[in-house]
Amino acid sequence: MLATHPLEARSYLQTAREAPKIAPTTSLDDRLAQGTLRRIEAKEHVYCEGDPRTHVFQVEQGVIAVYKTLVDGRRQIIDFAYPGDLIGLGVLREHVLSAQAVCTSKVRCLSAATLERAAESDANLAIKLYRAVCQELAATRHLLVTVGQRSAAERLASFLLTLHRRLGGPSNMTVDLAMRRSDIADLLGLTIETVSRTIAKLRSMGIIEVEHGGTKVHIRDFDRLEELASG
Amino acid sequence: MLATHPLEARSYLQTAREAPKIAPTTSLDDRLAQGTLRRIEAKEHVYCEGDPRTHVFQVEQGVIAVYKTLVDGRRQIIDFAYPGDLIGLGVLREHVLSAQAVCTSKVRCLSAATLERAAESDANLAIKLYRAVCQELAATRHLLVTVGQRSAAERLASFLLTLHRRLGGPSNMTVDLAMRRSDIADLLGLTIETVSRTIAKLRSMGIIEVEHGGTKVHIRDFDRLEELASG
DNA sequence: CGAATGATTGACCCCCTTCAAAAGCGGTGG
DNA sequence: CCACCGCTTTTGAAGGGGGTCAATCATTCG
Repeated sequence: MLATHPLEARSYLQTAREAPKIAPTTSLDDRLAQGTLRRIEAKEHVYCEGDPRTHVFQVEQGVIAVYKTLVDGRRQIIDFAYPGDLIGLGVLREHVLSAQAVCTSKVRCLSAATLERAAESDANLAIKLYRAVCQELAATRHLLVTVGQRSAAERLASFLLTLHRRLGGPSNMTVDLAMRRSDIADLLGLTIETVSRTIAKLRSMGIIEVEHGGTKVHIRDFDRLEELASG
Repeated sequence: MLATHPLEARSYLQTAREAPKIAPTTSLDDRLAQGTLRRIEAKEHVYCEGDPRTHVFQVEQGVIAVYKTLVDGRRQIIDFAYPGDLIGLGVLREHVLSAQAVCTSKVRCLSAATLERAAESDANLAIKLYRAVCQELAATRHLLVTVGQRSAAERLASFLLTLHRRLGGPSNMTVDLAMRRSDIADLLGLTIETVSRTIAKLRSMGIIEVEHGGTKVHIRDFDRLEELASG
C-alpha cells in the first residue's frame, strides 16, 4: 500500500535508499534531537493561549510555567515544566494554555503537525506520546488533590516535596526555588502573603530553612515535611 | 472522562476477507465492543486504589466517580465518568485512584495488558489512547483552575455548565444531578453545607431552579450562569 | 410508622484574603 | 562607594468566605 501523507512518502522513500533523516520508527528523543534549540528569557512566553499550536517543546534548561488565566486576571499555574518535560501537546489546533519562562531557559522545538502525523504511522512514537501525557495527567491530578483538599501548610509541604523529588536526588536536601512567590501562590491556589507566611511558619517549626535570600530551601526535617504533605 | 473518538472505517483486513477477532488495526471501539459488560450497583467500586490494574473500562450507563482519598479520609473526586468515557488508563501496574458508581451503572471491561500490548504495534490504536488521555487532561486542568481560583458560587456555576454541556444538548436546560451533595462537594473542594447554601443562593438569584427533591437543576438564566462560571 | 440516609439551615469561628506598610535586594549612575 | 529606584518579599492588622458543629427537615424504605 502506498503512503498517502507527504511525510510517510518521504520516510518510505528514504528508508528504501539513503539513510533516512526520519526513519519510520525513530524514537521521540531522536526526533527531539533534531528540533532547533530556542533560548527563552525570563518572563518571555514560549506560547500563549490562542496561538496556533505549531510546535511541541521539550524543556532543556530552566523552568517553564504552564498556566491559564481567567478573564479578570486570576491565574492558575498548571505545572512547572523542568528539563526533559514536554509542553504544548494536545488535540486542538490552538493553545488553551500559556507557557512562560520562570527564568532564562532553553527549549527544543518540534513541529507539532510533523510529530503528530508521524505518530499516526509509528506506534512506538504514539505510545511515547501516550505515556508522556499519562505522566502529565498523574501530576495534574496530584496537584488537584493538593489544591482541593489541603491547607496552606500542607500545600507548601507537598510542593516542596514534589520539587525535591524532581530536582535533588534523595540525598540532596536543598531545593532551588527558581520561581517567585507569586508563581508558587498561583500554583497552589493561595496568595503571595499566605505563601510567605506559611514558609515562615515551616521555618519556625524547624522543618525547613531558607537560604540565598529566599530562593533556596533546605529541608531540615524530611519526615515531618512528608507527614504534613500527606495529611 | 476519556471520550472516545468517532468510529473509523473497519480495518482493510476485515473488509477484504473474514472478520478476525483482533485484527492488527482494529479500532478502540471494536476492541471495546468485545469486552464483557459488567453491572455496578450504586456505591459499588469498579476498582480501588492499590488494586492491580488489570482492566480498562468504558462507561456504558450511569455515572462513575473517580477519586483519590487522603490518609485522614478527605476525598478529592477527580472526575465523573459518563457513558462513553474511559477509566482505568495509565502507565502503572496498580491503580492510583478509586472508581465508584454514583448510581447503578454498566461498564465494558477490556484487558489492560491486551489493549496496551496491542497499542505497541498499532499506531492507530495508540493515537486513540493518546487523544483520549489528552481529553481527560484538558478536563482535569479545567477542574484544577476552578478549584484553585474560583469562589464557591463560581465553582457551582462551572460544574453545572460542565454537566449541561455533557448531558443536555444546548436546548435541554435541565440537568440531572445523579450524585449526592457530598460528591459535588468533594469534586469542587467544598463542604456539603457550602454546596447546599450556594445552590440555595443561585436559586434565590433566579439563575437556577431545583426540582425533584434536589436531584434536578433547571437552568433559568444561562447567560448569568456562564458569566458567573467564567468570572 | 419509624429508622436511616441525605439535605437544609443556623450560629460561630478560623484560616486565608485583603489592604497597607516596611524591609530586602539587586541594578544603575553620580 | 553609596544613594536611589524598582521589584519582590515580609510582616501587620482587619475582615470575610467558607468550614465546623449542631439541629431540623425531607425522602426513602423496611
